[in-house]
Amino acid sequence: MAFLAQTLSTRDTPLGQSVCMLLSERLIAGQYKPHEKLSLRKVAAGLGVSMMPVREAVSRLVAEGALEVTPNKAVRVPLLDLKRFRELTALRIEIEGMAAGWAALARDKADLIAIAAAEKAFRRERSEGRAQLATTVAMNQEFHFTLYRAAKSPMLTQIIIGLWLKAGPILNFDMVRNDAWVSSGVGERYHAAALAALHCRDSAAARAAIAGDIQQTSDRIVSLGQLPE
Amino acid sequence: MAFLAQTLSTRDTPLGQSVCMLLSERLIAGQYKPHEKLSLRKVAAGLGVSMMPVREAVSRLVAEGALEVTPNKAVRVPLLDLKRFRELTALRIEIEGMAAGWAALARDKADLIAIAAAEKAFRRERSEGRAQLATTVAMNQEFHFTLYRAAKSPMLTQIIIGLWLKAGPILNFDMVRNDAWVSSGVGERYHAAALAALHCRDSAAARAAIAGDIQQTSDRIVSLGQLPE
DNA sequence: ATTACCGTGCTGTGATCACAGTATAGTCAG
DNA sequence: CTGACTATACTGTGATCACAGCACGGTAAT
Repeated sequence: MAFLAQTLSTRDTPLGQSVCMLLSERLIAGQYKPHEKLSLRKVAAGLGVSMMPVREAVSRLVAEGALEVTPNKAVRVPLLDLKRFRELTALRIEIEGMAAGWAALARDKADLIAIAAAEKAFRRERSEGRAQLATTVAMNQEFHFTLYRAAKSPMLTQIIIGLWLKAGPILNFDMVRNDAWVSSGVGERYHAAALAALHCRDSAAARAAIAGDIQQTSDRIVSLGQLPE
Repeated sequence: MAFLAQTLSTRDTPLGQSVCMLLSERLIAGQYKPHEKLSLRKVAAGLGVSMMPVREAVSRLVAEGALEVTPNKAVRVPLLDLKRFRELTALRIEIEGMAAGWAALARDKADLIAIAAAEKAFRRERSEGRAQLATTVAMNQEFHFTLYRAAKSPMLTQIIIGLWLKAGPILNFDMVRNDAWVSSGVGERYHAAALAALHCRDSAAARAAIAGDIQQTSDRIVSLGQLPE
């Protein structure tokens, strides 16, 4: 329980919650690849904590569908088949699109500034070319969630986090070994469109921009044909 | 750990999951009232299990927002203020409406039969008047979820369960002491409309019917004025 | 060389113990 | 009778132990 406390907030947040957040970040960032098995004891040892907090964290993530237990009682990262991935994409388009639409109506001046900054940071990071893919992914995430948070609906944001937890491993399992995405630059167009839509409070346009972004990313994954069934 | 096994499936489902489902059902059914405190040890003793499975179940429910931990580290069922309740209602209208719309397109003949049966059972239960309110609530839940399941999207159903977990305590905290809802009979009209919309695959109408049902129920709760802030 | 088999190690799960913090009831002083 | 204070009991959290089941590596027999 030693050096995790240094990394995360030592203050009265329970260890289980801290571990859950940390695992969530790793999952969304794609640091675990699909079908990779997680051992409670090994994760605990790697984090320098006891097995208990890891149990709690994993339990929460399993409940959310971010992790799964095999019939053999082993915990692993799910690998969605094509059908499930399409279902998830459709859900993301509807729900994240809804969040963007709400954000266009509820947005604040401060929100606008923050989103514009995130968009600029993402664009600059990508234009630097060589670039840590991990960093680019993180900035993409940052942009999306500052936008979603502008909808002023914590519950909706929470739901979207759940969706990203399921999609993250697949998205970044690919992204690590395929930089066609960052170099395509098509994502930036949707981001700019979303930002513009929020500027003029155009709810439908914001929804369409985010939907386009998600659809395009999903299509790219599907076209790789690595998803089973 | 003895007699819960008799009530629930003894088969190889982990105890923590069983307890989580049981607590979920109780929360949706409104068997716990808002701001009621839950003691891990007492719940465990009441269920005849150890404290560990209850810890796991409560941890999951806290992560979903179905339970909350007070600054004093006490676990209790949340009492949403007016603002949060309106946010939750707006979310339910959008998401459950989406599910209804999808169901209208993806519905099966078997789905239609099941939904019609649930609708008939709900109507008959209500018309009997005297009626266990708990039973009526359960049949209402049964109708909604057989309809949502017809959308053929397990992830969407899971999200809706999360919403009901948050809304359940407030809805039924009122419903227990106020039978104006069941006697109003207005809910049946929306149910019938939803069923009809699914019949002729009218996605927009199905969405509108479910949205109307939720909105009307929410308005009734708000009009009671018992929600804080 | 290949296949069947057995044993060791690791898996998650449940239970119990230890501990620091807080609410509460009971008591004593005013 | 009312107030404050103290002590007890109870809270969730973290750690450790025990156990049944499965995976996997090594070995032996064909």
